[in-house]
Amino acid sequence: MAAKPSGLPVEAPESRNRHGESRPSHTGPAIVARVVSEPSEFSAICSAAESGSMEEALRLFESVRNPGSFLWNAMIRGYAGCGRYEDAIGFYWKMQVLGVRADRFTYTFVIKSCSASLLTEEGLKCHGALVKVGLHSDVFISNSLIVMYSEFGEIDSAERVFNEMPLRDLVSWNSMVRTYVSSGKRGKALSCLRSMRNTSSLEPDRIGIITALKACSTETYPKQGKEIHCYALRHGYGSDSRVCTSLIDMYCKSGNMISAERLFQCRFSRSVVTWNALIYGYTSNNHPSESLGCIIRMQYDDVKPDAVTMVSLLPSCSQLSNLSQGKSIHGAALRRGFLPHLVLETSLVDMYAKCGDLTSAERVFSQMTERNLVSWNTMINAHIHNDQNLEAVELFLDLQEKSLQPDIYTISSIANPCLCCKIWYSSNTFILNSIIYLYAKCGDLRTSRRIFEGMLCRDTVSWNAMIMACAIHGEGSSATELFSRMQRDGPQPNGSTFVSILSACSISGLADEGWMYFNLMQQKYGLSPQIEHYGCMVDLIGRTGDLDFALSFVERIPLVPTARIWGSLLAASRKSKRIDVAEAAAEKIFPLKHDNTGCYIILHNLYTDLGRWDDAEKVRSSMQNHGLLRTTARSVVELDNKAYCFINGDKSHAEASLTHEVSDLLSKKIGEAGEVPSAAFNVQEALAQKKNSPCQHSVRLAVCFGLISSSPGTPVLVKKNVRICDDCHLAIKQISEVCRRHITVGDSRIYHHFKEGSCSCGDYW
DNA sequence: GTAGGGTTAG
Repeated sequence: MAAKPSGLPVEAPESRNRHGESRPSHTGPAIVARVVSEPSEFSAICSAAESGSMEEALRLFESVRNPGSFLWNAMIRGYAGCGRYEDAIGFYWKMQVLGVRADRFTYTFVIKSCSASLLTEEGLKCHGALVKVGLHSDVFISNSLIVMYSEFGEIDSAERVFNEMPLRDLVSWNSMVRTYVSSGKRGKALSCLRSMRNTSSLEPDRIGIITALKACSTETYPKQGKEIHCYALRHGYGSDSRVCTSLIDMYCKSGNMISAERLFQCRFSRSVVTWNALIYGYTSNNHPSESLGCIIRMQYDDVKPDAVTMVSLLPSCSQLSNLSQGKSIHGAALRRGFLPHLVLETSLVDMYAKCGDLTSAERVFSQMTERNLVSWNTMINAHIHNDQNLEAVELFLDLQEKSLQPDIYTISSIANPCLCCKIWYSSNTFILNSIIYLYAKCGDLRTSRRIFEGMLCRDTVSWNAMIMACAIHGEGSSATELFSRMQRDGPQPNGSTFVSILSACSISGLADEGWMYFNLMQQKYGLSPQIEHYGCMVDLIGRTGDLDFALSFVERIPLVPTARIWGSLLAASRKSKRIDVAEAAAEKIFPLKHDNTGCYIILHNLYTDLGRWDDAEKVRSSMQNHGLLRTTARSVVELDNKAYCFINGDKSHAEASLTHEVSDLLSKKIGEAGEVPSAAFNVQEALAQKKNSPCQHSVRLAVCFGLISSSPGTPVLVKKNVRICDDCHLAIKQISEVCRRHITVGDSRIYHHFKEGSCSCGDYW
């Protein structure tokens, strides 16, 4: 228990009332003091808090001498209940300071406040406190934690809580399924549901059904959706309004409007939400007339539309270019008092813009009392839709001044190549420069080049960006050609230009050229090399394999070497298997403030390569002791504007078994050594080994999925968050040959272009 | 007195 600040009442040896409240013992003068929480006072505080009259509740609460956990909880719950989450958390802290013991109820209210207000740090602190007091395995608390981590987007943490629960109930499973759905892992959600039915005696209840339906509300799982429908009927939920609404929504989102409409006609009580689900279904499946037809149908059903109805109807007006219908919905929304309403106003902006009435769109936008990123993006798009590209860019620049961070939607509309074509005749060099690099970073060097070549006015940054773009794609010679062009008819190179060109030389292994530029920058341009330039040189020398020279070069750098410098040396020593240099470099890196995960991994792998298992194990445990987790490797392949993300051994995708089969098949075809002879002691270990076998690596799965999901001969682009391993690099080279495909893999540093059995990086990365 | 649930915008 925390020490009590002085001056606060100290509890006397206690007796407990029926609420578990402590009372001072009634001896001596204490008898005249207020007795703690009389039942009437008690219920007054509770009902004030419950109804959200927090000022009243607080006034009553403060008059109580020794409020116990129950009353504190009532206050916290009250604040959380009316959305005053920070006050709720503040109350919890106050409770801690005063030494009042927080119990399981306190924590559920506090966790809910943290998740609702996305106060991640508070949430983590709270979880820490729970572990300390040993309440973390309480089923209610664990369930709240799962939801909290889900809200934070920390799926791994939610999973960890779930896996560590000694006992799970329906709520736990539903929460986990929901977590997977909201993070886009529908396959995992469904397999979670299956394992609930296989490993426990639990059966989904109505909430479970609704949650499960969310998992198959997409075109990918029509069969599972129908199965849940049958299950719901068998278990007597056929006339449950909410279950039916979810079913209708599921059919709509699976694109099956016939089943949705058939179910809609069944006997159950249709609420406005049911109508909205159907209306939105028609809208999103491109049946605008049916959608708008519901306005009349609803009247016969005696259901009044609400703001969501309007939001669901408006896209149909745009689809039909029916401005007057849109205007009449706007009028109805005003008459019914639905405005202001963030989502509805955003939909109105979109509708007006798509119906060609940009003036009305701008009027609605300018009158909005609240705007978020979606509304800004809608307005930016509104201009683009109406061929006002410069206005869109201006709005984009306005957005930069707000505290809102542009997201992929913002960038994709503003970086539209068509927009680029139009604006590069004006003087938006600033924007085009970032777009050049953006495209290259996304793997599309061709578009970067097109934009660069189309620019009328190129400044130093444009050249630097284009040279760096070539560098990360391993096009060293294009980079040096650009540099010559720049010297001939471009602006004067600066320090950053040399970072770009030196990177290009080191990535493409142009050692002599690299040294030439390193001298040139000093002798011709009078630039003294900065730490970044030295970093490029260490990479360049490291690549030649002369580690002794690299080490002496680092030691002679006239500036303080950073973790990046030592990191380059460490990476280079792995390639040459120079453990002495690696150890020396690691020794320098670890004391520096730096994310050392990668360094541990390199050192660990180097020891493994050399068969020094004990040392490898020491590195692994030291990494663990520093609380560092190996970054989960993820690879993403984009198909038809949709990103498919894989982790090692990933089986959560729709085409998982086919992908794995193709990966195994290709592995055999290229003559890859089979699985490591199994030294596994049990099934789990054997499975873990299989998962770690290179042909199950995330990048391999993403490449195979890309190959089977696209037409023969077309290129495949995969991006991954960590560097590609030797095995996969070799394998993908060969796969590019046997499949006759150009395969591009962008890792955390550079792009590898695999073509006809070789890679643009020259096998050094 | 605690945890999970139906529709909506770019």
